[in-house]
Amino acid sequence: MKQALKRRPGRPKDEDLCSRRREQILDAASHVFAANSYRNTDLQFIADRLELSKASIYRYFDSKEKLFLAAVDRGVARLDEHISASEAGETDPLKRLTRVVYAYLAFFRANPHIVELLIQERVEFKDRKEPSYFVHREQCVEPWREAFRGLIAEGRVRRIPVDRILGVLPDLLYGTMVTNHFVDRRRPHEEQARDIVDILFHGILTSPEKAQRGAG
Amino acid sequence: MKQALKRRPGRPKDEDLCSRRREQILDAASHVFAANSYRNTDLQFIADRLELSKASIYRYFDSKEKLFLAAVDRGVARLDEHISASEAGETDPLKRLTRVVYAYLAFFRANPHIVELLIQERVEFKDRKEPSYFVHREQCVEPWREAFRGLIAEGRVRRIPVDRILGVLPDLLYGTMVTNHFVDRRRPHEEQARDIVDILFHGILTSPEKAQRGAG
Amino acid sequence: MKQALKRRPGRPKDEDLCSRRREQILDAASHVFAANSYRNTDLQFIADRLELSKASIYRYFDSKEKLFLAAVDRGVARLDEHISASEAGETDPLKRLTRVVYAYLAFFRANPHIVELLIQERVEFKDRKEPSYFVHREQCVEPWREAFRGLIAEGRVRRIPVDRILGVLPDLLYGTMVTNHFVDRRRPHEEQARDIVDILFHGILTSPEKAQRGAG
Amino acid sequence: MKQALKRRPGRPKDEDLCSRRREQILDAASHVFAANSYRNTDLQFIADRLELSKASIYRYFDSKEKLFLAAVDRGVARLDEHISASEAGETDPLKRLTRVVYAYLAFFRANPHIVELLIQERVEFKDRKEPSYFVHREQCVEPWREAFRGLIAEGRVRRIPVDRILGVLPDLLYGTMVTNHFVDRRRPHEEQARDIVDILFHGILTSPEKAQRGAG
DNA sequence: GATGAATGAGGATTCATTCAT
DNA sequence: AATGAATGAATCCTCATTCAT
Repeated sequence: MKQALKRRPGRPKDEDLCSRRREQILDAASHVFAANSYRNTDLQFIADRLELSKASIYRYFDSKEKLFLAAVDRGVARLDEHISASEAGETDPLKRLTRVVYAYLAFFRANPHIVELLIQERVEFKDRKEPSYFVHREQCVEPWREAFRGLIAEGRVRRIPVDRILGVLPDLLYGTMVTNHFVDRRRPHEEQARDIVDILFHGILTSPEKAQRGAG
Repeated sequence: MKQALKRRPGRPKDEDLCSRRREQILDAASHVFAANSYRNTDLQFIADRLELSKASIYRYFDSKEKLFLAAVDRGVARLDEHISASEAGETDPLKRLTRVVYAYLAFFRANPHIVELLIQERVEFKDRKEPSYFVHREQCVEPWREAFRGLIAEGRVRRIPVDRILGVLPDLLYGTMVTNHFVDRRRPHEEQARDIVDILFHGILTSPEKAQRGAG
Repeated sequence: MKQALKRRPGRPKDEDLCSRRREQILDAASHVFAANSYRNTDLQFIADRLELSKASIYRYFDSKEKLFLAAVDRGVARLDEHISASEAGETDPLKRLTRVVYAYLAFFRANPHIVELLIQERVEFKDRKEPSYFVHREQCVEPWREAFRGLIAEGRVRRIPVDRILGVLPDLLYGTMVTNHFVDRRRPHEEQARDIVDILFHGILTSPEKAQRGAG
Repeated sequence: MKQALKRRPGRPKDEDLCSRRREQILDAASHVFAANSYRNTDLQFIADRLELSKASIYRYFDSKEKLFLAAVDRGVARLDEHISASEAGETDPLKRLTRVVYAYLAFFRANPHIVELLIQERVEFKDRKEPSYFVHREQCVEPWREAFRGLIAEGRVRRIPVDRILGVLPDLLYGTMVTNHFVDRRRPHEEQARDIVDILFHGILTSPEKAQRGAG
């Protein structure tokens, strides 16, 4: 007589299995898409890797396109988690910034296939969809606007337009990340991060040169 | 000595026509590949654009792949010419650097399809070929090594490893160029270039902050 | 002797529920097959309409084919019942004939999906099965043979071969029914039936014309 | 210098081959579609029959659907030619009518695959297209309206609404034709045509019966 | 030199059917 | 008894490439 007895007839839907499968498929798909590119990937490759049938993949994703875009979105979400985690507990903005730079480079060194997905999304779905990475990036950058205003007010950062910094830094990170992926750099990303922060913070010129330029 | 004297009987092979055709095809191909991506481009699209038959394209290029890679190479060559031209006549290295930054951004603003080709090359031909852009970049960067050493010796640039600068700057440019292409930025590239040079030269911190960090 | 006494222990197989389910499934299937055609019908469509699972359908019907053919057979059976009911109580053969014509057209006007099923059966199962409709038709026509012989003997119907009448009339009805279904006729079927009976009974020629033809 | 010399470069388009191929393909397609039904026909079957590749079929027809519909349209066109030819030279409307009935039945006896195509068109493309046969039929029937009015005026045909005749006769022909195809009738179509014309012209009742009914 | 014709090798997607729960 | 999960077998259509004219 208990409610539990009234459960619908038949095999109950295994929500857990369902979402585990989705994750498994996304995992496999991420790597296979990254390795072969979207268009060169036969869903059969992914199925083989999972020891599953192609048709089964279609139970979980409506189409190859949807599967790919889901893989991209998951990649971006993971990046987001990783970055957020890196900032946790650090209140000084400049230190937080340093941490983010480290975390960003570390993430993509550890997940090179996600770099591929981000790029492929743009190549294949130019017109159909806003590129996930750049949508995410906009959101990420926003809070820093206020942070930099504070730093300028405190006299810690030069009195330059915040947009200048926020125009340059993300591009620098993105370029570094992509280049890391495209050419085989042996440089540890910790040192890379240090270099970036050094130049971002101090610039490359000496004080006398700056003085002269300021005068000139 | 003149070529004309050596002319063989019969209709001479019209080398000129031949290479003009190649150029036309490369032009069309560049735009079509850029618009649709390599894999989504039917050679027929290119043929249509040229009012030529698909088979004719095969007279000038052995395969779709060769055609694409030739288009990429031509893009890189044009970039090279453009950058070189921008440096001409300027002897001061820092001013030359500034000019290069401008020229680089200007070139890709004017030739967005070439950005696409560079990226697609990496996506499609990951394993088959060194990416042209990065090969070219290595060559481009090399002369700057000496230039920066000189600037440091002159006390105009801070005493930091030259590789740090040459690791950061090209990535910054590349990231900026790609981002420009991926998101629709309205910012004129002249201002962008100015921002980049400003931060590269001066960094973002104030002198007091730097002093304190140096001390800390 | 009563069944009840023979009841075996345990939950008795609910024959009734079982056949009710079959009916429900046949109902849904008839409409869905009719709307989409056999081959374009995914069993899932039928399952959805019944809020049932596809696998459940397989508990009641061995295969898609069996299900379809059962739907057709049921349609023909219904037609049969309808026609038989219409004849009940009428002893004059010509009046009975008139009633049958009315009933036939009325039935298919009311059950257009059954028209579809009859046609689809022929399209899909040409070689595997005698078309149910025509099997049924043969049986239906049989008793009329005797009836027409009687009418001729009585001098009410012209002295022409009975097969001539029984070759023409069913084709006329069938053609009318199918055409009704294929083109959107607004004509009420009662009027249609009257027209058919009029021409069947009287022909279209005038007496003088007939006389002349008979002479000629 | 002649115009002829200015012909475009390359292999000239062989219009003749092109339309011959189309005809060949339509021929094969008509029979294969008729035998297997649209949905059960793999274009490969048609290709095999032609010793041609599937891809080649796509050079001549955009899609399976277009190919099928072209086959149907050609079938209707052939019917039209056949009927028109049968009428030629006969001025007496009743004799012309008789000829048409013969020609109609003869055509479909000789071209049973076209019957299949007409039916399949309706089954598969219910909602996408007016059924070619019925469109054609409307056009065919039109001129007879005037002819029957004339016959009535001359006192050769009974004074009944022309629409009654034109509602009944085409349905009778259609039903006969389809039934011929569905059940295997051995009856020669010439006799069938005679039966139809006999009943159409004279009806089945005797004069006394008619008289009584008129009185009743 | 250039073109029309032809095709083989895929690759995305669908669906009837089976089976474990 | 009923359902969710899984899949093998199809089948449409595409396109780089070749070849005859």
